[in-house]
Amino acid sequence: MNLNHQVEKKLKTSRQRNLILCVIRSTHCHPTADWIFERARKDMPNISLGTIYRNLNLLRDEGKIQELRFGNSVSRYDGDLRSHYHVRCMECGEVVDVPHIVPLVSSQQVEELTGYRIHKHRLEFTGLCPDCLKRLDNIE
Amino acid sequence: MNLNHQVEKKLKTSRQRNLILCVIRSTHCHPTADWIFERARKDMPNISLGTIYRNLNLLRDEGKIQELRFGNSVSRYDGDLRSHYHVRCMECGEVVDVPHIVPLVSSQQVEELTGYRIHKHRLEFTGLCPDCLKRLDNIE
DNA sequence: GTAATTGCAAATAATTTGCTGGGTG
DNA sequence: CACCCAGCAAATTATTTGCAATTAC
Repeated sequence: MNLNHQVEKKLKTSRQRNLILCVIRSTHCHPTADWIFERARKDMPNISLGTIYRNLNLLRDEGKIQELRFGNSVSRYDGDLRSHYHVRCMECGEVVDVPHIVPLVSSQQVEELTGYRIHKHRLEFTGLCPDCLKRLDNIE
Repeated sequence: MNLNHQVEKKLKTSRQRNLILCVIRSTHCHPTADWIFERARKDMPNISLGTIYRNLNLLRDEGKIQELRFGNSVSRYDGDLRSHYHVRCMECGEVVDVPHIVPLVSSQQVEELTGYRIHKHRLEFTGLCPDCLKRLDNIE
């Protein structure tokens, strides 16, 4: 069943898309589109933000990157495709991986309770990173 | 520790804010700001969308409503303050509660693994609601 | 060659904000 | 009567889209 209702379009390669994928894979910082733009620009000064967004969507649809959306504001992207969770600092916005945690979530139970066919789930933690924690303790 | 770094402002009551809270409490549909706007308008034709947003933020800060943010697009609001999870249909966008599920999530474990002080977590399921499931099966 | 892709700029969409006047405590 | 709040419209922010030129296969 094709959930997107979309006819697959044959992708060509492009230097821009390759670069964007490279940039994402070369960092662990869960970058935003804008961060990726600035970084890609260093190698390819004429690249445009529209191209960044278009390719991020293509790469996400292809399953080559993950799009992370936290409550507020902007999308972040992750080149690590393994299923894992994230923590986001409510002060500085930094996002880090939650390592080695086993999903304790039962999609099957949710399917039974709701009648929905569950496709995926997202588990996000929000809190204070060690740095902000220390900084805030000093203020108080 | 005041995480907002904000001086509390003394709230006055307002007919508009009361109405908005009423609207949210009178539905189980996890409405968007726009839906609330249309509904509130029936009782108070001159109310403006800006007022809706300002009051939704105030009510959220007061803890009288929950703001739900799913991956894509718009915020939804929930008058049910009890900790619970949600499922969202990836086809029609409908959001329903996941009833009676016990959180199997250990914030403490995440704190130990990351050094973050965990404040809250959000667990969202995405999938297909029974109606969309049936409709899509007929298409295929 | 033909169809996908680009850069650029303009368009969207959701939400926030500035202002001026009205309502609440 | 101080100051919070409303309505309105304009501003902001992140993202998407239209278009003509370019590039990949």
